[in-house]
Amino acid sequence: MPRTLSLNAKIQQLRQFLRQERRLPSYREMLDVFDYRSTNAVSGLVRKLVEHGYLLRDDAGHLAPTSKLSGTVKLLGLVQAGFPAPAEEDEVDVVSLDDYLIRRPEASFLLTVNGDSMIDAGIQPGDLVLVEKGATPRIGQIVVAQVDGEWTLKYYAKDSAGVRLDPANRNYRFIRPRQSLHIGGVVRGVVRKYD
Amino acid sequence: MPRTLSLNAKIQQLRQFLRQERRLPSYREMLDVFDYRSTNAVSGLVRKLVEHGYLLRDDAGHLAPTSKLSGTVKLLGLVQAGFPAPAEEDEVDVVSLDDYLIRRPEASFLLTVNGDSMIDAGIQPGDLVLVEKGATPRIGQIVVAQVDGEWTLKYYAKDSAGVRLDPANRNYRFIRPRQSLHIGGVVRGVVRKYD
DNA sequence: CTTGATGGTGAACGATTGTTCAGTTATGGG
DNA sequence: CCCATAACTGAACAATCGTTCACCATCAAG
Repeated sequence: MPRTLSLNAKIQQLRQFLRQERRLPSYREMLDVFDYRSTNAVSGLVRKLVEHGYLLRDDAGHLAPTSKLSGTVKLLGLVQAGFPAPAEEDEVDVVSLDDYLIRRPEASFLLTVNGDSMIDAGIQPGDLVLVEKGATPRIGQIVVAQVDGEWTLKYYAKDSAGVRLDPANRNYRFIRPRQSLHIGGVVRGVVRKYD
Repeated sequence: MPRTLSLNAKIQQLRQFLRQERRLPSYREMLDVFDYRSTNAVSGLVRKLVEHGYLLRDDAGHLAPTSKLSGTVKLLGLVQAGFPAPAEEDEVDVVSLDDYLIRRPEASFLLTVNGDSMIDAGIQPGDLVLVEKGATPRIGQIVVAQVDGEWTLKYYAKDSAGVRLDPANRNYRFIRPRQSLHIGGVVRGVVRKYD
């Protein structure tokens, strides 16, 4: 059989360009990226990348990177399973944290947690909560709510007396809205960064 | 003075195209996006977008979106401060979770937490830990380590007897490596998603 | 109301784009 | 070793790219 090319090396090179330039290279720029000398070679490679789902071609023929290409983190299994062998590292899924966490970008906000009232829910001071503004909360979900003029982070609950906002900390008591209750949004995720 | 255009509306339209097509539109495609009829109008708008930091122009003149444009979440302040008024909503920072959390994409992995041994550190079963593989741990940091053949998530500590791996749960005891200790990576962040 | 600057139209330009074709090179299976 | 075939070279192509020009429209300040 004829000579075969290793896609993985090419994909790595393309990823690097994508990260640095934040765009896809043109075919002539790919000459440098892939160390080719003919744009026809690029054309063939691009066709393969489309076949393998790294690039997407729209109706007009324009190319765009898929999340498989532009993803920034390799998604593995359980901590117990550890890391894959270098040989298998090319086959793991690559995801984007944005795509993973955010469903409605236009309604999504990040807020910094300041109290410890949700500590038993694993939400610590300094954490960022990803909030979907305007969403309708279900019971048991965590909401950002304005109660009697003050914004807080609490579990959304209901009982015979109506809506109740529960903290996740035994040292705090639940809140019962007196005058007003305004649900700002529903917490869809939590992000913590260590420095 | 002459008539003024509202950049914010244009930026929204551009963001929508960017999310759907995963690439920047060409000038003629921008005619539709911005409802223009001359590519000269597009040219002027692009120049403004570059000036305001939404687009980046490299040495060769190629355009690329900045994180200010391609960011997916609006970064606000403390939970206490609540949400901005709709009028001020255009002025908040827009960030990408990938850019925020990930420094070295090529060495970054996501692992699913399965035990509750780090629960007091706010890391629950089902959470994803963002691990930077191969990084050297400092004392007090959380690491993914292989101790005597088994992979675990623990605090990295040292005492007079050498390296010690501490859980964040009173029901568990610290681990002292007997035969082998292999630090897989350092935990740089935690991501939790609610369904 | 006039004026000046900004936003926009319409059309033309050379440059760059991706495609295509004929031909060459390299390599793994028989 | 040889051969079939995928990978690649080099060059030409029309199509599309972003830039630029002259000119018109609009609107706020004086």
